[in-house]
Amino acid sequence: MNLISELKWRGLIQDIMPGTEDQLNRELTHGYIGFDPTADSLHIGSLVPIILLVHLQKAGHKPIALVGGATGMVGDPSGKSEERNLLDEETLRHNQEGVKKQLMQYLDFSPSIPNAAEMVNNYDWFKEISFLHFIRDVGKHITVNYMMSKDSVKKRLEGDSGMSFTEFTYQLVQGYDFYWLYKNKNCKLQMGGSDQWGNIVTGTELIRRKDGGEAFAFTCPLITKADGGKFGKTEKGNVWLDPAKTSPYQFYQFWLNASDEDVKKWIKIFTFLPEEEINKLNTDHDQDPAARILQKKLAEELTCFVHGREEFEKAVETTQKLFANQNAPAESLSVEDLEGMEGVVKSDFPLEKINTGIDLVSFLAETAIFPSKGEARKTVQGGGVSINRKKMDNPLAVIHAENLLHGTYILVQKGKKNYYLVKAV
RNA sequence: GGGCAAGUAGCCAAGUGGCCAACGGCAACAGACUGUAAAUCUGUCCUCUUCGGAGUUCGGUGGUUCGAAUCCAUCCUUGCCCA
Repeated sequence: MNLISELKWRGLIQDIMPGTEDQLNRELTHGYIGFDPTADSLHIGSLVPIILLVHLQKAGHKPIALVGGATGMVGDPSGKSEERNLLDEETLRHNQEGVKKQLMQYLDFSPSIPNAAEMVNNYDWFKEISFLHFIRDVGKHITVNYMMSKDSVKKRLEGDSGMSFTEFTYQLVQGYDFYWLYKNKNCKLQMGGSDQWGNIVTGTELIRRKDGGEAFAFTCPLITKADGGKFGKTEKGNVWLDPAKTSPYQFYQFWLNASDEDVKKWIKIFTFLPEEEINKLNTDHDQDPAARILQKKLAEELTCFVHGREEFEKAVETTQKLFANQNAPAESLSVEDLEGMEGVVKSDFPLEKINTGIDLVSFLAETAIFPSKGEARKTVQGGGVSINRKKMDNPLAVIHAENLLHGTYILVQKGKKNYYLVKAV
């Protein structure tokens, strides 16, 4: 199966420029995707572009990952209803490094292979270009009329928050990236999310007008959730690829919690499993949805892809301890179980306060499990707090030495999935 | 430079002198139900609280008034129209 039909089957193609498939069949093609350094780590939204690059490389083509050191300074208006705040240069540099490091791990950069991946930073060529040079050399080829017809621009012009010249220029800056890569790296293909289509087309247009060259592109659909919520968010915020920001356990949990509807789409998009295997998993899943076969497989594949098999196994172990026998009394957990659990926020608390006895609400606030007493009280009253797996609905309850597991630990649950281990010292 | 309109909690959006911490919707968090799902129903949702209350909000600043998100002045920001 060729690359395009493979990606089509997986639901990874939204728009595609005519001739792209022929180009890919014809020769080893260089293709790029840009990553914005808006944070010092990528999050799972960037996983799809990464996966596109991996597919590209697997199909024998050469992937180029572009870190947007320059474009990040401008701010992409696509999909944004309001003007963005600019990041300062120091933050940008820091972010670029973080993003770069992460991208390294997914692609094969070994110079021995003909289609070795490459990493570029558009700041490297933009820093040399002066404003005058840019408007003469690039701006002259694209009319304002053309730029204004872009959806991202039109929406902002119709809206009531306006748009700065800076953001308006963004598409030219990104378009020039493509041109530069075309000229200097023989790059004929750009990929990206469907919100990038407008920017990408400006690039191919620039290549055509400036150089008479031909370049290609396709985009993938933006990932959505069936319930209309934002993809990639949890109670705790974004799901990051950096294990320091989102632990492998939390990462695993995110995918495990996918709804049935979503998981069927996601397993095709996010894993590299062959069609037959996915079909088989689908059939098995439908026979016993409660077993969540698809969710488990999806979570496994992705946790291994991002964090490695070892971390995946640890995440599963933790999951089993926390969820497999929910009803088992907390007393049955060993010291090692408690200490070894990973998805758990650990904190210390003075032992003498527990010995003298402390009311539940103060305890929850002082351990920083809740930000304030008021909030702790409200959640307790709503039945959202368990101590050692026993539901506490009386805010006046007192925590004392008898609540300590192994004389040292207290296991606190906020809701069903948030665990805290308090160690008395 | 001139004219008109707008700026309310994370977002959208009511309110147009006291009954306003501010209707409603979305998002979010928790509970019930479940499969650690979806859908549904319920509670919470500015901050703190000894749960009785207390404190800080409605673009900024000053004013009128016993009392303002609501009236006045001025400034800032944005949009539309004219030059």
